[in-house]
Amino acid sequence: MHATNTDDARGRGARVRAGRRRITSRAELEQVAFDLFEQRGFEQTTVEDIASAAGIGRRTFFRYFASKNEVPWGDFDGELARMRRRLAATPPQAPLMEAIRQAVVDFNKMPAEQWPAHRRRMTFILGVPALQAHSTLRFAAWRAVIADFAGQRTGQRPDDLLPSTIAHAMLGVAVAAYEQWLASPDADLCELLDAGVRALRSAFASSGE
Amino acid sequence: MHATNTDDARGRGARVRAGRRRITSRAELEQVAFDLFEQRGFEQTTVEDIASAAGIGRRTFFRYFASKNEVPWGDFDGELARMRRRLAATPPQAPLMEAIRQAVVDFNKMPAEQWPAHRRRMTFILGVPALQAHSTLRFAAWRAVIADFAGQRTGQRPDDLLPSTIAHAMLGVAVAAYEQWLASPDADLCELLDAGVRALRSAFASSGE
DNA sequence: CCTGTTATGGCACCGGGTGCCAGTAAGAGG
DNA sequence: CCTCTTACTGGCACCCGGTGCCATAACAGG
Repeated sequence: MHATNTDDARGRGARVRAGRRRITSRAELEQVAFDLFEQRGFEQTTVEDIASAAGIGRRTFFRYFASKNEVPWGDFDGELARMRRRLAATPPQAPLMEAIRQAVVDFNKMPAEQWPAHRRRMTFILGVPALQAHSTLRFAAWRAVIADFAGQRTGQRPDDLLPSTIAHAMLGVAVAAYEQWLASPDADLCELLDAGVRALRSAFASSGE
Repeated sequence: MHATNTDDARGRGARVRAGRRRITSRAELEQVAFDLFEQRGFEQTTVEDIASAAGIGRRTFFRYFASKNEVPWGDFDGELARMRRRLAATPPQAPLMEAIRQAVVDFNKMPAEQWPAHRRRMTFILGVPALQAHSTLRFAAWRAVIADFAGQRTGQRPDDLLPSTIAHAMLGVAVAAYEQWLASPDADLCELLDAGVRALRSAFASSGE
């Protein structure tokens, strides 16, 4: 199971460059790490454990992941780029919060065979304290995507009160829906996301203008 | 500047107990630490630096704070208890989101002379990446206070979708308001909190339904 | 002064993370 | 085929946060 010079382990569609090939890949290390995390728990698994289980040196692990906390995040940046494109493609006449709701729900749609893997990933991210803490740093980029969109729509800067508040609040709604999803084995993620947004909206609606 | 056996450094109104007196206090260590954080930055300040600046051993530092990340949190648990009481005292006829908004705004009211200290504290918590990450773990308790209240009001369990979503979203709104406050030297925190909630409500209101 | 109690802080140790650097596996070009 | 360049590997030493252990110091009460 080695990465070759032609696949994306060498960089996005880049030409075959000179130099030694990478000995493994993020995906492969993720698999090894996840297995160990499930057996012994995240805290009980050392980077040394992961490295030697993957047949690499501890030092090399840190060339694939900036930290142990980064392991479960896959290609999150790529996903965010996808969400950004999805938002950019919304019809301009749609109300702001409607547009965001649909984009967030849409963004979390995926083929059914990916559900278990995604569930495992998110169980770690939202369940393990250290990872939960770290997620805040990653989610800042998620919020930035929403805030940028809300800023454009309202003609404000992304870090103004309204865009920033919408972004923070929507992240909260999304995380709440995810927690609900992880807690119930056969729930539908997208329905929960949708229900969450609608629930919050109606909670506000019945709070007297 | 020694704690005596009679003040709360020995425990909440407990009798004067036997045993050696504590050599310092959380508040005192916080001051020392804050000064160093501001001079060199949080990451550049080691626990050893704080300890020796305070004239105690490194080991002793960890008897006052479970971790370096805990330093800026003061008596957060006590504050949460206050917020819980504040919520419990809300008239039952007030709409749910209204009650929460008022409680959150109210909860953040404080005498003007405390503003600079509070600002400094929050600048660390929301500005330093490591502390920002750690805050998620602390804020879980904040969310629990809101979720418990929302659960009681709606007759649901606190970890059901609606209460949990409201709690997550309100935390988001509060953090956004805090960030705004920290960014502008002479803004009013409570007004920003209030404005944030109202902004989100009207964003939802103009999204059809 | 003795006893039980509580706080201190040194020591050794663990684990995440980093700078450094010598080695090693590749492609490119003579 | 040999060499040059490129880039990945991984060992080593080190830093720092955090913990278990334990001897010792300071206190209250008898």
